[in-house]
Amino acid sequence: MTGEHVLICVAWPYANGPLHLGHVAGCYLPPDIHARYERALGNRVLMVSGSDEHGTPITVTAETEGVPPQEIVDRYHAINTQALLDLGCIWEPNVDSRGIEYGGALFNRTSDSEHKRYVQENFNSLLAAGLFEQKTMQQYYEIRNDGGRFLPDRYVEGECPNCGEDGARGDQCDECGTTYESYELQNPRSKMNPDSEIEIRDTEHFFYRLDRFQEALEFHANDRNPHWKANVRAMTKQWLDMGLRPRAVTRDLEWGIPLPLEGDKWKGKCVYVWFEAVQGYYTCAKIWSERFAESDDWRKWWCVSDDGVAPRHLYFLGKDNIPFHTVIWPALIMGLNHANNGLGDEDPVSLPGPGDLALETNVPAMEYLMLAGGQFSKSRKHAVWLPSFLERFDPDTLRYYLSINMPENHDTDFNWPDFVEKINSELNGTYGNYVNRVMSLGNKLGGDNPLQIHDDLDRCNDDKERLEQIYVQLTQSLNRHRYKEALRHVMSAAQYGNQMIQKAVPWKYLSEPGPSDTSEYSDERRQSLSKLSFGWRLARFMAITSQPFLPFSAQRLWTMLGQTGNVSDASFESATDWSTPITWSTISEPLFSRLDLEAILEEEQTLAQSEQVTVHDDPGHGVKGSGKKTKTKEDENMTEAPEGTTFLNFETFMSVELRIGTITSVEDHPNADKLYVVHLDDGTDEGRTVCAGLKPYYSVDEMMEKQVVFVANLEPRKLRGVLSEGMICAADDDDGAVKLITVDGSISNGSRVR
RNA sequence: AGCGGGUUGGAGUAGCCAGGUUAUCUUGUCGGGCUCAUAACCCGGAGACCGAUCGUUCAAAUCGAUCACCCGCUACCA
Repeated sequence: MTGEHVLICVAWPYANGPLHLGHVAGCYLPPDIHARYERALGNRVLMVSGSDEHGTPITVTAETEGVPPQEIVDRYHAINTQALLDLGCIWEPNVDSRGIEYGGALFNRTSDSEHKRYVQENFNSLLAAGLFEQKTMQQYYEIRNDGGRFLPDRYVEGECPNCGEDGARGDQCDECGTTYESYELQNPRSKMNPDSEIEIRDTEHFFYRLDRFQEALEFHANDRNPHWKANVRAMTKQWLDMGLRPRAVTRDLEWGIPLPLEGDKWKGKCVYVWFEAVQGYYTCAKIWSERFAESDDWRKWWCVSDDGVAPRHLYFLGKDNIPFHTVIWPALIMGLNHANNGLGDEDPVSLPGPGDLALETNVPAMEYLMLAGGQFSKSRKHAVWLPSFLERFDPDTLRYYLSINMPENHDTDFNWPDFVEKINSELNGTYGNYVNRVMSLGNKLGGDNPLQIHDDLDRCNDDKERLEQIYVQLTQSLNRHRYKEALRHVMSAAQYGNQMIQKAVPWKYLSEPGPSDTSEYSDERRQSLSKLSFGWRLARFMAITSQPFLPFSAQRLWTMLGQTGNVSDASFESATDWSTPITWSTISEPLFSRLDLEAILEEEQTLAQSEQVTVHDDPGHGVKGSGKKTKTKEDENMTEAPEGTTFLNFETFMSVELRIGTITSVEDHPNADKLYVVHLDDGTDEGRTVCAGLKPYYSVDEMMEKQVVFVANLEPRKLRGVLSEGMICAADDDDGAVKLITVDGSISNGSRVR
């Protein structure tokens, strides 16, 4: 188990916003823990990732801010790189301290010119191997003075050919759910620039022949099934059962990697982001080799050896990314092998053999970390961003809490009271306090190395055995990617230490100086102090085994124990090396400090308020997903109108027709979770129907018969299939409370409000 | 409504794929102890009809079916 090549692949964060705690728990902390663990085992670890810097959402952000896309990605690449380093992730140094043959790490970026070059190379070889098919598609094109551009389906809206609803998207109507070809859309327009002229043009695109890999992938999935977690098994199975179809690898885009093809018809086309970013695992390893090692060294981490041994590949990512890594990426890898082996269109594809690029060993995907009570994006004030967290707290407190609360099997919550409680009672009470006990008891004995003379391992066989047992359990858990459980095992050592000290009552013997020759001590005293000495060994065990989880405090402890160098360079096995001579240092300080919940909550409140003002346009809200990127951000950016506080003139205000109505019936919306369908008596014979999103705040009974204020001249709009002819007014506050506006006394329905 | 995940002592969780002693651990709570240590630590107790129902089985938290509720995504909001 020593000297193995292990490639740790970390999902590429999208450089469109800062990382939040959800990202950290989902896909940035686990790989760091694992990489540190593999290193400590003596394995050769190469860790690769970087910023995903292409794609439409970034251009949208750039457009909104009026800056070039490069400026956006430069900004967030810098912020996120720094935040990950501050968290203690071993992205630096790039070369392993044990030597280049042990690997290292590179946090690269997809705008790297070498990355581009490799992607283009791969594109060409896959093309040559007949793994692409070419299709002509119809796509909307926005005609502009500066040249114009193709519009993705999401950026086109018009009237639905089926229900006539305005606001339907290019390929699907949200109201009636129909999908159609984009040319069927009526009165299409660009969502970004509604006034510009748009037309349908033919556009040529390449598709990757995923379908050709169906069989190989099924075989691969069966092979990996026993190792995969349930969520990975389920998601992969679902994809394979649906049947794989060719998938587009090119798009009409400006910001990305251009197609490496000659000819006008390929101008303005880029490689699809998914196709390109996912190759980062491979290009990053190559680039690392070129910059820091021999140019062929990457093969040790990527290629199956001549005798058929594959390097271990571990991919860390959020659950939304699973199929990309168990289906699509393996298909690309096999495609590259196919091409590199000079095979073509006619030849069957196959699983990797000697010399080929290897497929993944495991994909320990995490579920999501949620923010307490944070359901809606407007509760953005609840979001916890990594950079701002690290400004205020010891990174190890975060690492501890996220590890012990890791969303391994299902979504988990981040909340401040729980965070404070875990840090205070577990990290401080059990671990910190244990260390502090040993250190201060030792110091009270006095001398340069007070515990060394009491070292008597023959009296501590049970204790040795217990720690050895914990060590076995710990490594088993880590090997199975059960980080939560693993950290519990580490903590159980501290707990055992507290019990051992408690039982040995060494404080009884502090005040008796006794003879200088320990052999003349009473047996009780020798027994007691030998346990205290073993307490030092247990603390050293803690330093080594907690290092992957809590690197900063492990190092502090290591130094306090009088050990030299870096604890991260100590081998994991040496945690139970009882022959190590006991050392001591003059430094002794608490490992962690207690947190004050009240103060934190107050600070959060202040921070949240200021944040709401300054980053109102930030799209990366919420602490939800760990890898969910394009979709939500795209939407937020698209829909968020620029905010400004200009004064409303009187006429404009009067154009809003507010009227009084009585609620006559309330029903659940047949097709929406949060909507009621409300009938109002608005003074007319037939009344009117309004959809209201009040389900979370009001029961049917509470709403019935209330006289409320509603907007009468709002453009009628279908909400999930039901026509809503107005809007019921309600007030909401920062705490998320929502209350209907009612009338003081009674007045006839239909009365104007002004 | 579509897709995915969940429901286990007050809270958070393990166990479920490969059914089988007293259902795990952390925290909280109650009682006791200790005083070296950060209102800390140690010992002991109480506390769970494992979401509901039906089925398979000698045996179900675990397998199958149905239902309910919760969460996320899609979507939606005042």
